[in-house]
Order: sequence, then C-alpha cells, then structure tokens
Amino acid sequence: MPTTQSDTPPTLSAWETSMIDVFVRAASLIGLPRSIGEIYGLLFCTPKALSFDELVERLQISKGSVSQGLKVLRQLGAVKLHYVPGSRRDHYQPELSMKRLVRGFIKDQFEPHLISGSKRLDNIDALIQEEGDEASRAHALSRLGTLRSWQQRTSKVKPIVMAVLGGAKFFDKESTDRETTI
Amino acid sequence: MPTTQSDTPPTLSAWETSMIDVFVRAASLIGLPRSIGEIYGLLFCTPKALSFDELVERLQISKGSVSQGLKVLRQLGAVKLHYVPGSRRDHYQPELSMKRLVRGFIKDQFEPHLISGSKRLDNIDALIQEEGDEASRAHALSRLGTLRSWQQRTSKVKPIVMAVLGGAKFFDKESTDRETTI
DNA sequence: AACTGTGTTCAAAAAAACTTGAACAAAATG
DNA sequence: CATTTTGTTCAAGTTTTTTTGAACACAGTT
Repeated sequence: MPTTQSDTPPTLSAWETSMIDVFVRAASLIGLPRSIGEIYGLLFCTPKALSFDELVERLQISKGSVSQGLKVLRQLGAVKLHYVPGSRRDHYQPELSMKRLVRGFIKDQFEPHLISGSKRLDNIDALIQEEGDEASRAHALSRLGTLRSWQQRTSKVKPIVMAVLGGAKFFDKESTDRETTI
Repeated sequence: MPTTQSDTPPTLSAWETSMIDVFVRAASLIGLPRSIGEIYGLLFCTPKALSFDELVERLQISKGSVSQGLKVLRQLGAVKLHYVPGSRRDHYQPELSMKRLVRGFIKDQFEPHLISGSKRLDNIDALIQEEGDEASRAHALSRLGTLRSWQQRTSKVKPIVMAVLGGAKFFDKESTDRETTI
C-alpha cells in the first residue's frame, strides 16, 4: 500500500475555522444546512481545488453529507468542477462571483415560488367569486389586489439587485444579464 | 355575560384558506414558522381587527403559538395593535405597507448579521496574521478581501430595494383601511 | 471476470425547530 | 381581597430537517 502523501493539513487552522463559520451562518440565514456552509466555506478558504475525499477528511463529516451538499451546491452554481490531470476524482472550486452566486440562488429558490404564486392568486380570484356576500367579496378582491401588487414589485426588485451586485454604479432597467466578473 | 354575538364564522372559507396558504408559504420562504404565516394571513383576509381569542379559535392553533407568533409579528412591525373601545382584549390588524414589512424584516433578521459579520471579519484578519506561511497568508487575505467586498455590496443593496419598494409609481385601490399602502 | 477506487442513495438515527397546554402573572372587576 | 379575564412562559411532546453509514452502482484496472 503506497502511502498517500497529503499536503493538506488534517486539521483546520484558526482562521479557516472562523471563515467557515461565516459561511455556516450565511447558509443558515438563507435556509441551507450547516454542512453546505461548511463545504463551500472550506473550498473558499483553500487555494487549490479539493476532492470529495479531502472534504470528508478535513471537515470530519460523512460521505453522505458531502455528496448531498455538493449536489445542491452544483445545482446552485456555487461550485465548479475542476479537472485535475492524473486523478480520477472530481475536484471542486468555489464560484467566487457574487453575482453568479446570487443569481443561482434566486433562480433556484425564489423564482419557482413567485411563478407558482401567480397561478395561485388566479385560483383565489376564482374562489372569491363564490363568496356570497357582496361586501365581503369586495374586501377580498381588494386584498387580492394588494397581493398582486406585492408580487409585481417583488419581481421588479430582482433585476435591480442583480445589477448592484454585479458591480454596477447605477442601474439601467433592461440589462439583467450583462456579464461582469465579480 | 353570554353576549357572544360573533359575526366571524367559526370556520374558514375556501378563499381564506387559500390566501392564508400563500402567507404560510411566504413565511416558510423567509424562514418563519407556519403558525406565523397563518396568523398574519388570517389578519390579512379579515376586514376587522381580530382578538387573540379569535385567532386561536379560527385557526385552531394553541394559545402558545398565537402568543409567540404575535410577539414575533409585533417585533417585525407586521401587525399593529388596534384599540377597540369597550373591550379589554388586544386587537390586531396587519401592516399592509410592503415597504414597512420589508424594512421590519431586514432590520430584524438581516442587519444584525451584517453588523456582527463586520466584526467577525476583523477577527479573522487578526487570526490570519498568525499564519506562518507567507504564501498562505497572502491567499487568505485575498479571500478575506473578497468577503469584505461582498459585505459592502450587500449593505448597499438594502437602501436601493427600499427605494424601489417605496418610491414605485403605483396606485393602490385599497380603501378599506386608512393606512397608506406602499 | 474479479477487484479497486469513487461517488450516490436511502433508511434509520440524531438534532433542530415548532407546537401544545398547563401553570403562571398581571390587571380589571365585583 | 378574591375572582375573572387576558395573555405569557416554558417544559414536554410532536414534527421536520439534517446527518450518518452501510449497501449499492458504475467505471476503470488487473
């Protein structure tokens, strides 16, 4: 058995632990499990791409968690596969562009809800028509109107947020998708 | 004593159930428990202010949940106390201004994290100075710089979002309550 | 084909979050 | 002051989410 010589320390340094902690908190803030914060955090700290096994080893979490976590992070576009010649293992690097990170998150976690929400409001509209009392119906429709206006405004916020995060000094309303690195 | 003439039905209509469901989903999206979505949702549906007991009764949830839920909603500024003459009970109405709702949420759930985050990054900076290897230190500082830039941009997003939600040209037909919407 | 290295799946265990309800506190009422 | 009304607190119970690890699948080697 050839001993696999590793240049990555088996334990995390103080600053790495603290930096990973920042990502664990950020993950929890946006509703993602701790393990995902840890994985992204360690990738963020480390200069070179890390393999599956190195993540398991250094974070001391199960293979299952790493597998699941990487799956979600790939789906969000928060990690990229990095080919390492001479190794059969997958290696991962963090996405460092805030704009892309945020876009992935919004596209994956927010937009589906907004879209399905639109249909839901139409259904409610139909249900309100079955309301017998005229005054009640009027109030219900009024509130439904409020809800629709909220939904519209919410959908308008996204492109603006993207523009600001992309590094724009001021926003122009149309270009949602101009690529600027960072 | 038994002067209980209640004009609120003991059960929820179809459109109310559906509308409450929208709020339950929205709550879960931003990391708040189901019961809080239900409470705000019912208040949103109902023309008149509701008392504690009416919430318990109509939603069929425990007093504990209602008490806890209202506490959070008050803290977020998402409900307002509405004085009802001749009743000792607290009555609640929903905040209908999206701007205020969003501001309350951001102030309560996001800003604390951003602020504490700032100190945290300074701590990490100090820890990195203890890193022996020069090249490692350089990389660590570089990543810390990325983190700081993310934090700055995040803090810039908030006022812009608020401006969009507040300054949007939008006419609101809501006239049931005297509160301005937006 | 059998073996080895890599990573995924998923049922069960563990942990975290939420809800309940009974005990409690505070203020108004009689 | 005792009682009732109104709402809060918190320990225990319930539900949901997350993690684990063993079994599995797949591809490349020998």
